[in-house]
Amino acid sequence: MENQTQRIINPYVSVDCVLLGFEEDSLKVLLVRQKDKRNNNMTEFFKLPGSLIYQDEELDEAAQRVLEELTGLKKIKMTQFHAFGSIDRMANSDDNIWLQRFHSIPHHIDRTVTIGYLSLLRINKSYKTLNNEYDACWMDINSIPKLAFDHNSIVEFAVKRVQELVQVMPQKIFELLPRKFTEFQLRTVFEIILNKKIDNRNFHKKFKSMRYVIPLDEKETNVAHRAARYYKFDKNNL
Amino acid sequence: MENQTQRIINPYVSVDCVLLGFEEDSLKVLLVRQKDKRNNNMTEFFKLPGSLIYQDEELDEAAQRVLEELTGLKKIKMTQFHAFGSIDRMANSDDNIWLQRFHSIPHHIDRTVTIGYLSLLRINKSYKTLNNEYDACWMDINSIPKLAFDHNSIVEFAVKRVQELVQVMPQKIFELLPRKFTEFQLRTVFEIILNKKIDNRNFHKKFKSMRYVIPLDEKETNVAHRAARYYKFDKNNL
DNA sequence: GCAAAAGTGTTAGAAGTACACCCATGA
DNA sequence: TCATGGGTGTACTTCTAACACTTTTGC
Repeated sequence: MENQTQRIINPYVSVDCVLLGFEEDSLKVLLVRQKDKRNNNMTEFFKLPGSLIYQDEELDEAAQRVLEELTGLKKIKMTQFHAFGSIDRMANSDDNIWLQRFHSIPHHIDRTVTIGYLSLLRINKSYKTLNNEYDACWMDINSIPKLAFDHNSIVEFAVKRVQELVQVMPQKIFELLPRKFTEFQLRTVFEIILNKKIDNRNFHKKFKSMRYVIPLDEKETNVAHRAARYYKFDKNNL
Repeated sequence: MENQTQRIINPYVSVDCVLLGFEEDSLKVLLVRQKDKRNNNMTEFFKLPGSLIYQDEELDEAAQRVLEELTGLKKIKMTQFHAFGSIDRMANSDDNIWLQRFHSIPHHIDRTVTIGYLSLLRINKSYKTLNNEYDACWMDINSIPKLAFDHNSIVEFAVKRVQELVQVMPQKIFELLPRKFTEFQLRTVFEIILNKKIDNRNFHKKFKSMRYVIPLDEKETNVAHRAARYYKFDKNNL
């Protein structure tokens, strides 16, 4: 990153990454904590991992760079899902002042258009340690605090997009599950995302017909009911 | 528009409008002709209706304004579909020089991120007169010339998006048809957009089951075959 | 009369929906 | 023994796909 000091920031365009994960029967979103010292008061707040782009940088690369800088996560497949450019999205002066300081920009920033990026991913142990090294954490989608800028509505928009996505490309859902998973887990993810109950017998029928779901020999252990079989997702069998 | 001279242009963000219509068995896109005089040579080229945004303007409003300025079309429902921000999308120096002149910007423009807007609409008589008053015209999607900037790939992207859209929301397709249309026309539009033959008897069955398609008493006249009934689309019956 | 599209049914298979009980396990 | 989810089948309905002939009209 030595040569980044020479790169020119584009103060009118940013990227913001919405990473969604699944854990303990609910959807989580990855947020980063930011601290700001002003008038001897330390304030802190949460926001999506995101940042202004450099003028010589592709949008997709910017999303990758920013995510890595703020969370350490590398090579996460994200896709653009919407541009947010409301003229009052920077209206909160605390947000604006923080942004100027963060990027060492000596003037007020009028209005930045941000390109939202989306990814579904499994929350595994390495991701769980994020909050130690990077001050990033997974938060339940139903209990996120007031975020900086318009990030609350960006998250809402992303969740709606995921609902549409899962109807059209149900395979996408496997990105949220651990490498080995039970039929119950898969059904639960569908139920949470589509926000409706799914009949377990009918789901079982569809589940068995998915050729990209491979049964393993392994079963659950230490569960207070009959142990469920584990399955894996085989993307080569789509 | 008197006070627009005071408005501040944001040279980093633009909007481009992809308006798609249907006529003579093919998809058309609305393009505007631009002329540029340089070294006593008049050159002309085509591009999508689009322009840089003002700093105090919502993206959606910018799309509406730009479309009206360049084509006279008002209140067209457009929705954002993708942001295009490749660093070399302004690489063609002719395009860049034209842009600077068009907006009276005294310096080279590095890289503009453009937000693509999409609309499907019927090409009726009023739209056909566009090319007289505004130097805008409908061009067959399969024979568009090299356009300015990356507009050729923006159009391609938009067409792909329409294909997806029609699968999920087939009602959208009625925006392309005239107010009264035949079953044959509707089938043809589906065939063109989905790029496949559709069995007419199976289509007929589905067609009859669409409660939002209302048969009219009127039929075709002067056709060299049995006259087809006209239908109208009733969006209240969705 | 010929070309061109209108208009129309049946059958078979696939997919979706509704619905209820016993089994295995840990606490 | 109780709570929890695992695991399973049938009947009905709906959707999809394949397939061909007669009618109307203008030329």
